[in-house]
Amino acid sequence: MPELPEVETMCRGIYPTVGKLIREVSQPRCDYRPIQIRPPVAEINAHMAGCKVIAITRLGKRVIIQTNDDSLILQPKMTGLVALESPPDPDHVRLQIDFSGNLRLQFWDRRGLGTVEWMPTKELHDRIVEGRLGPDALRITPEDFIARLQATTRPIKVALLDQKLLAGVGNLYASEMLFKAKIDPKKQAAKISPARLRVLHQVMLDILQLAITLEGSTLSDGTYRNAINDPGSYQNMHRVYDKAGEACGQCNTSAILRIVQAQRSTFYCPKCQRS
DNA sequence: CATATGTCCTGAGAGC
DNA sequence: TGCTCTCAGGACATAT
Repeated sequence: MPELPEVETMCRGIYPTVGKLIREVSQPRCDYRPIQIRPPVAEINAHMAGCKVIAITRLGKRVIIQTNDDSLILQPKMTGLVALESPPDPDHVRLQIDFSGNLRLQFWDRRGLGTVEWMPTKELHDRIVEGRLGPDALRITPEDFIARLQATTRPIKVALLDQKLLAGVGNLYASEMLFKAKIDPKKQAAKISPARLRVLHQVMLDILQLAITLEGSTLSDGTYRNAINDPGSYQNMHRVYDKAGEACGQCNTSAILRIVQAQRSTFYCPKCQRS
């Protein structure tokens, strides 16, 4: 499940397209139900073909390919993958972009929940950021992080997944950061002290930055890959995610529990995360 | 406004 | 072995 570290890794993987000309944006033939692409690919191609890529940026969990005037927003969601090399299989390539210099970018997505959206860059803020995305998890100040979490009555784990509150953290890293900060995922965000939220903020930065260094987490389904089609390695650092029933590596006495919050799995150690 | 729930999709794995 | 069923969850639309 691509979250901030995985999407950041995808962005870095396609940096070589910066400075290249877009030759063609196309949609390979695919036997699966098409993903949502707006406007239709032919129209996107008409706007972007011949234009030079000036930047690759990340907005929360989205990859953005920018030319002078245009932004193409790729949203991998659950199983999407953006890369220059061969995807895990050729059957689920949803969008293809050919560049000068023989570079070919492919947006691969097995489940097809991902989306592609084109818009003039000048509309990007109003249509994507405003009202939808909070500050990026790598850029938010501790003060803002604390203030936003203290303003919600939801359980801390659920609040961390709210992209409007904080952009970039998803289900896996939310569980991991709460474990490292020793915070009960069920605790109401507003009831956690500012001092503990400050610790959580630092833990979040540490975890996300290490995960980026290790090129993200590749889970048991093997879907996520880095730019050269190798798995990431942060999954080796997981302490609780998908470890229900295993002994907690910290206290060595309690078993990791799985609970469901807001229809999502949460993993935690009931002994180490009691406050 | 804040929060909660339903929906989309495919493939892996469980159970019989 | 081969079938059916359940589940995974990001983000948006809709409901409370």
